[in-house]
Amino acid sequence: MTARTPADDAPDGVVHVDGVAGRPQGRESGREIPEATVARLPIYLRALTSLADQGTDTCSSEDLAAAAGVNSAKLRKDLSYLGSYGTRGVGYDVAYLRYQIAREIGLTQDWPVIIVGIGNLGHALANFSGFRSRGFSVVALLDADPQRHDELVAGLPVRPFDDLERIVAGQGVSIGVIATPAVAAQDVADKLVACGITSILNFAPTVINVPDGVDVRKVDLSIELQILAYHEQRKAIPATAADGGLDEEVTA
Amino acid sequence: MTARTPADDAPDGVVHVDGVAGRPQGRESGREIPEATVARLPIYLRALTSLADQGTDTCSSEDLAAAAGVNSAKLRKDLSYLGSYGTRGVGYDVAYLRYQIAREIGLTQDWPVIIVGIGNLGHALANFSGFRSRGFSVVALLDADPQRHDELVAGLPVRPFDDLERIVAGQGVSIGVIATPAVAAQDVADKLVACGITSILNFAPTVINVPDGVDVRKVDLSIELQILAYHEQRKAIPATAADGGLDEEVTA
DNA sequence: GTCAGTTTGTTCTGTCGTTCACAAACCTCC
DNA sequence: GGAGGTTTGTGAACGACAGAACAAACTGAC
Repeated sequence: MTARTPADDAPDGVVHVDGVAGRPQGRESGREIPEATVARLPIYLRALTSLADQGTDTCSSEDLAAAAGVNSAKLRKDLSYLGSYGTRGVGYDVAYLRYQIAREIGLTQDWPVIIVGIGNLGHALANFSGFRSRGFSVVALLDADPQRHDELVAGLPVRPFDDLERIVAGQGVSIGVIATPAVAAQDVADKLVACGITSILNFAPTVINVPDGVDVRKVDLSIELQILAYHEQRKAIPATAADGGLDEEVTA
Repeated sequence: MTARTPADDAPDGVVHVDGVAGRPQGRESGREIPEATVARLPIYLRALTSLADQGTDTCSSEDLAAAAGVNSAKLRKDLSYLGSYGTRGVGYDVAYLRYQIAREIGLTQDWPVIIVGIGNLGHALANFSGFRSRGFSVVALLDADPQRHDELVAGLPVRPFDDLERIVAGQGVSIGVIATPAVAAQDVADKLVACGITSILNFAPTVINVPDGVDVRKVDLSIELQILAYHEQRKAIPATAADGGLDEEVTA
């Protein structure tokens, strides 16, 4: 028998892992996880949580791949970058694998997050329950507009942007969310970086420049729509108009 | 002289393009635009708009690449899929290129969009000005909750989800936005598809399955944060802890 | 203990995407 | 009209990723 059985797993994500000899124990330090794989780990994590909620103890790569909406070969390869957490002939233990992925992503600790720009989107983000449930806690809301100060949003007071440095230093924040208008985004990003923030999630529809060592991820609503529009346009054309003749006499 | 000069372009995005012989006129029908390129076209479009607002008539690939935050070689290759819209030794005419990209994406027409699920996020989306300014118009807001019906959000009444078919058929809607809780998303997606929607932008944190011919793009806030957390965790480890020894005695 | 059936982990191969480097094309100046 | 400088468009090398296919490893039956 190995170090784990479905029966002795803690009920809710808290899995005790002891380094018993004979069980492959995670990834060797040399391997780097490809970026494409990193981007899918949260999807697997969610799929595993869903399976666990349904009472599933064990699943095959085929099952999990279906739940995550990917190819099973891809799933197995992705998981292999983390280590050998499955059992051939059996599959994966849901709770165990879930914990391993969570640990790999870094969700075994709590990440304090601040949100800058409490407009429509900032409100929605502050109220978004998916943050806290996944190990992120919004510790402060900042806005440059004095009219918004001290207003309570999702139980937190909106604070002036000048409090940034104190908050970041005091709470050990390393992740910031920008939900300001586009014109303010670069300035906010600069100040976040200056205070020690090293990861930024940018909702403002503009490119922001940051120094090396700072990660930026962009979420852009209208870009996603435009990509859809491109494909939609292609569908609508009945294959005749697309074959030449369209480029002439084009006017706005 | 070619068919265009910076001077005789219409002032604001409306560019008259006539098929004068001697000027390369767009892409041949055979070529397919790579998906990665399609995803960047909206970024170039935004950068061009920004340059135009600053009064710039002409820009080099280097300029535009800097504004869009990409490599200039990549930019040139991307644009080459659309056609030869630049002039060697000179660069690109901002207004002309902007129009060509907009046409390629399909933004010369207006795309009606419906939003399903008018919670916190739905509110923010309905009020998001970036939609209308880029050729998308929100024509209806739907919600299953009767308590929300007829409430005015961004000037539009929230309507019952059962009105879906009538609205889609009546307004010729082909793009739908899902901003419901995760549990409702698949059901909403099925109904959207049944009514003839062929492009879906999904904000619900779950995988949705659709038949072939329907495009889905996913925007997932917590996944983005988790990806940031992964890299953040890697930064924090001072390269010693990462080299083994961490896998034992890990508890939540 | 052996055999059949199942499922993982990994290797291999083709495709897609990025980057470099350079010829072709253009402008300006003389 | 020609020379020199500039910039695009693209061929080619390179790297990352996806998917198929298979050997290795496990379970359970007998």
